[in-house]
Amino acid sequence: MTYSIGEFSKIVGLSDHTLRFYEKEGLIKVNRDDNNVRIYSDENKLWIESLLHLKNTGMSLKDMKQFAMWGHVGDETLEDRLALLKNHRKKVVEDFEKLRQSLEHLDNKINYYENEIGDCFSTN
Amino acid sequence: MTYSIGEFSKIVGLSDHTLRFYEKEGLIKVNRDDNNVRIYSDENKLWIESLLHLKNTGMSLKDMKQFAMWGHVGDETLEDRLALLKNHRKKVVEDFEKLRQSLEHLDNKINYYENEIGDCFSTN
DNA sequence: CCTTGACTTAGAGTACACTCTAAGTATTAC
DNA sequence: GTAATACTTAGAGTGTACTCTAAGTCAAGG
Repeated sequence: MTYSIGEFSKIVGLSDHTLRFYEKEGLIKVNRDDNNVRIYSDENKLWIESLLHLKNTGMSLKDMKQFAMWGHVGDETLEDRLALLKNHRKKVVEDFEKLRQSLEHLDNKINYYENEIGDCFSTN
Repeated sequence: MTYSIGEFSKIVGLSDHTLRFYEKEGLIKVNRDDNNVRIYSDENKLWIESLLHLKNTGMSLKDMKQFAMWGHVGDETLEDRLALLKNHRKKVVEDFEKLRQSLEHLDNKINYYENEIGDCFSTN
């Protein structure tokens, strides 16, 4: 399957502005037809989804750009890419644990508030 | 225990600029001594830590401000505060699950790369 | 007495990641 | 033949959350 930028933007949930912006930044390579119109492929879809996972884990555009650049070069950058991913993973695992703790704190807070309000009503 | 802004900034890991900024924004209330110098208490410490948990879970300054404002008002805002927290919790749980999935994706990617590189060496 | 650390207002600057506009051209679908 | 959708460059604007500077004052400790 192939998609126009309009279709593709709906599928991946990024605006056409953002898709062009990402392309300009070197995050995606997109084919064109005879009229210079972008043709997005399923491969592009997988790649964008991958990028969005990296973005979701807090990777900066700068690092995603580096990763994409290396990807475009070829196999001699495999180790660089792996190093980047492993390094990134460390941070993500830390962030994940921090988020887990903060969620726990939030739950405790909610519990506390529910008791407060319960008490408040019981004293009426 | 009480702390000067210099001591406190080291303890909570926020710059004095940021502490004054948060105060100006209404996120913290801080006592002053006779010379108008800020005196941070352990209560302030607990409050800041609480705020940082909210921040950590992606709450905006705007919402933290609202929460703090309600906190300063008194018991009649308990339900508003609880509603805000519960509403926020929903988002956090979603974010947490998304992060978990993205971390899983990252792990798969790393595995893939490690196999690629393994293959690459084994063909030498 | 002078360094250190605190205080004030008000506003400027930074970084990130978009997000949009202008102003023009080109192609396809009804 | 016109509406919709696409294309270009180049730059301006937005929102968030800081982060810092200027320019001055003030008080305590060695």
